[in-house]
Amino acid sequence: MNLQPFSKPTDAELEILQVLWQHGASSVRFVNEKLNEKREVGYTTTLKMMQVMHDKNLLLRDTELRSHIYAVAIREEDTQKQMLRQFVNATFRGDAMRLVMQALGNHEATDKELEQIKALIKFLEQGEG
Amino acid sequence: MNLQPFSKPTDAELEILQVLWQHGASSVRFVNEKLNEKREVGYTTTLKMMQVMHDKNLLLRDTELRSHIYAVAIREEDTQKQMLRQFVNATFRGDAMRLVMQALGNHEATDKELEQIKALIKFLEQGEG
DNA sequence: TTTGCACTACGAAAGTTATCGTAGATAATA
DNA sequence: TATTATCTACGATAACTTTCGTAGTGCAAA
Repeated sequence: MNLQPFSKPTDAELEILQVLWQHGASSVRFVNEKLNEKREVGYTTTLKMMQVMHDKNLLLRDTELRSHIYAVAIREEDTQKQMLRQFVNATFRGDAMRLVMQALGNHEATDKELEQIKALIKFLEQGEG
Repeated sequence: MNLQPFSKPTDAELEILQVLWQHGASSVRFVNEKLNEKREVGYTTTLKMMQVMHDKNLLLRDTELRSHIYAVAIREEDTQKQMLRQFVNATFRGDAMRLVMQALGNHEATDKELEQIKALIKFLEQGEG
């Protein structure tokens, strides 16, 4: 278990984390190109972001080559787990059933559905975020 | 359907929204007391937050009485729906199955589980956030 | 009526985030 | 070699968020 104090990455940081989780350790240029597939971002913006993330220990970097290579310092699944818990707490008042019902479009779930969904609920509600 | 451009409330705003959704229209004093059950917040801080949220059209207010009464201007379920979609996109790259697997603690789901979970997935993945 | 309390309005400040320009170094190329 | 491109470092800035102090107003109680 990872009991470090977890501070949620910002939205822009999360975009960068996603690229690195998906493609593995990468250069700033590569990350910037990936980001630009979705929206326009200047190169130095991405560079600065990644430097800041390195200062925050969100990213590791290899400075051997002139083009530095960055890697994520935190496991994707751990991060998702923490963020999911915080999200449920903040948005659904910690009530995971509300999330599920919302996701199901507010229709009444059948007994069968409820039974299977319990595993989900149980996990989401054990432990505090 | 609600096609207004949705901008995610901040964490502090969300705390206030939760109080108002849970207890209905309330005075600043009441909201401030509720917030202080969880963490210390000055009265004028809460007041200012709620005034700003009113400016953003997140809150409605009734100024009849000296103590103004605030109510949430947006439906809880609509808001949760939008936030859930954005969350899945940002944190799980839009892949709701990843969210569910993460929630289930990464164990392999049985066929039965998968079947039931499909309803959840389906909803989460239809439409873009 | 005078004192004190509760409430709003407002400004200001500190912190954070996201953005980019510029400078300087290194590498590639003409 | 001289020029151009690529990269890092860094500072500055604008926008936004969160916090709170102070001032002013009205109400209530002594």
